[in-house]
Amino acid sequence: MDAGNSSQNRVPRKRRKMQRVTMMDVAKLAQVSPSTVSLYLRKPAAVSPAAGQEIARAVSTLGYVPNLVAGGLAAASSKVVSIIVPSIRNAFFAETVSTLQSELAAEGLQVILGHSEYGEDQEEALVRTALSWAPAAVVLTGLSHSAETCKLLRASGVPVVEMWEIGAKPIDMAVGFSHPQVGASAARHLLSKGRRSIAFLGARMQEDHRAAKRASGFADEAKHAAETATCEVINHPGAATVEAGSLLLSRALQQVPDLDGIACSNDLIALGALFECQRREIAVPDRIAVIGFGDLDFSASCIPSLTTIRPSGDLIGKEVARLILGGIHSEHPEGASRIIDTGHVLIERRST
Amino acid sequence: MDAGNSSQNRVPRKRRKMQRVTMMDVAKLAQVSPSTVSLYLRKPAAVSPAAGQEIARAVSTLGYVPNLVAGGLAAASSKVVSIIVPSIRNAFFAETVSTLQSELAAEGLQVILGHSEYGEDQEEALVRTALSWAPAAVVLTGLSHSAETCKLLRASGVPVVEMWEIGAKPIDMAVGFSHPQVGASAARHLLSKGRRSIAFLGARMQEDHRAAKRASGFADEAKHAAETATCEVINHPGAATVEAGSLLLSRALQQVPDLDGIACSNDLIALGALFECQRREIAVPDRIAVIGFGDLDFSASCIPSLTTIRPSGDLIGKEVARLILGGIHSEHPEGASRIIDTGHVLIERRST
DNA sequence: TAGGCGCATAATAGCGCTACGATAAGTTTT
DNA sequence: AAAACTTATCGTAGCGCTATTATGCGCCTA
Repeated sequence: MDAGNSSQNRVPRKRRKMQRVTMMDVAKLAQVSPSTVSLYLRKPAAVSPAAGQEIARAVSTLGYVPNLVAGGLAAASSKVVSIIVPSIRNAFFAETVSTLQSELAAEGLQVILGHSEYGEDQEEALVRTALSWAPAAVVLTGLSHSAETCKLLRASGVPVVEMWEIGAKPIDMAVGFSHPQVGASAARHLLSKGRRSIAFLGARMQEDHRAAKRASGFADEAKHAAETATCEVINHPGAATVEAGSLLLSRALQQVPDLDGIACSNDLIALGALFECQRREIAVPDRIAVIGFGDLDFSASCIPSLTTIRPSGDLIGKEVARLILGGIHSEHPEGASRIIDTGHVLIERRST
Repeated sequence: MDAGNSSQNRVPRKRRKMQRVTMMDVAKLAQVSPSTVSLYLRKPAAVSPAAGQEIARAVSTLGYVPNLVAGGLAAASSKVVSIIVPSIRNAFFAETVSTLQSELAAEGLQVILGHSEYGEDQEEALVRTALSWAPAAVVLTGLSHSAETCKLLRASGVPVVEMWEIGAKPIDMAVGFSHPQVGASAARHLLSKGRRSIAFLGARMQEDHRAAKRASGFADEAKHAAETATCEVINHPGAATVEAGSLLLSRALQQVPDLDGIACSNDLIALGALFECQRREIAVPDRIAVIGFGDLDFSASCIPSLTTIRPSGDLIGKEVARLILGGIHSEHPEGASRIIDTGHVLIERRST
């Protein structure tokens, strides 16, 4: 029946209709072509004021929201920056991510977040999905990654920033500071206060390479600077918490008989140690001096106020943003340095 | 010259060539059509084992990374969940975001993060860009949003979850607890300890509506439960920090002569108050009882250990994830409740 | 007044993938 | 054995936008 129809006259495919307002709708209402709308949205100065006004009106009348997914596909690079940190619960990274997010949002970039939980395999999986978004940049924490992760990133051609650590060769760019130097600063400070039986209290150092580097910098400096000094490094396998700090102090008192100074890999640990000293009625700093790392919220207000090393998480965030935005705006950021040392600052308070 | 050529023989457009491996490359190598590859990647069971194996081999040989941007465009919904919190520096939200991110990542969803800094206009801007990604869901904090924000979200048809608060009508779904009830619990607890001159110490309550609700719940309960009690609410305009806690306690001591109990809108404030008491040699809980909110890292270990109300940030994260995933997997989640009360738990420790 | 140059705007071809229908086999029913 | 199903695979039209080239128009120069 009705031969010649079945093959010629195919039903036009029906596709799930997005009810969304598209750029075409805006163009129609503003009486211009879609290209002009697109151009206006990206570079308003390039279209005539009259047309621009018309388009702006249409956009607001229709409540047009541009589809960044389509834009990203067409432009072959999406306005997304993927950030991978070990844990967002960690105040250090929360600070950096917060700053970075604000800086990038101001330039119209979105932040996609992932946590590796200090696992290289998890990080690799995150990098893989991150690259699926054709991101404008990828931000990683630290310089230690699986070989595959490095290969993937290099092959992708996407700008990569490694943050919170410098010292080894980065994949592409790096912003941070030297962790061994932080450890060394802490050791020097304790030694300068006349302490000779010192210990480094760290948590999760089997996975947290940066904390481990602070510990070894501390131990090396103690060994070299003062031959008479004894130095122990004590690790808590769990997360860096206040409770871990209390536990670690107890362990340190057992292991180091005349303990008179401790450096902690994190201010939370230092706070725990401070509490434990209070419980045991050990005078700080008279009998034991305590130095932390992080300069967290409570560090200036606790009793005694905590001497600590501030790593400037927000400065790191700002510099990472600058590097990313610089790389996007100009094609040749070769002139600028691609490794930025944000340094560290020792803040002396009452606990030493 | 050479008429008929200039118009006919146009040079084919050259487009910035993505060097990336595409699905087509995989299909070619595996000797199947792109559709089959796509099908295999989404539902491996729907493809014959033989073809599947061939495709898997091709994927790994070529190091194929699927382009989620293209996928999102074609499928009209991207595998992205947009989360908007007031601040990721806040440990409460960090906890929720962390849990949520893990749960969603397990289902192949990415998290896009934004912070509103407690500003409704900023939140609106974030929602607008969030919707540009055609996200699988949008997660907001609290129930207070600008009218435009609600309109945008309703119009978009995207599932919306509001978290960390219930009590009013949500846009779509909500997971959280009642803040006035938290305040009331705190008041009841202090009253049960025989305290009659009590105060609520909060920070940034002009913007943080949830903290303000805890305060008013506290004041209402105090008024109703004990006529003899006096109750003050004291606000610090800045952020909720340990230092603010010390300041607030000082103010409370001035304003309330016989102060014998305080509730704090945040454990950081409570810790600051505890430190201030220690500095002034005020016995806690003997002279002043202290109850906090949040059950943060240090709350169990500080001196005295802090009585507090735990809001279960990770439970909220889990439930939000469940709601989102449920909504994606089944079309009709009508049966299930769309408002989940995660409740709160009062943890009594030494400070009361 | 013809030729050339700029500028604003338009037309068009994909970006890489998914969804939809079509098709080609193989299997059961009548 | 033909019809009616299954099941696995394929072909292709977009998804909404951007990049690139093409076009039209006004203006200056000679």
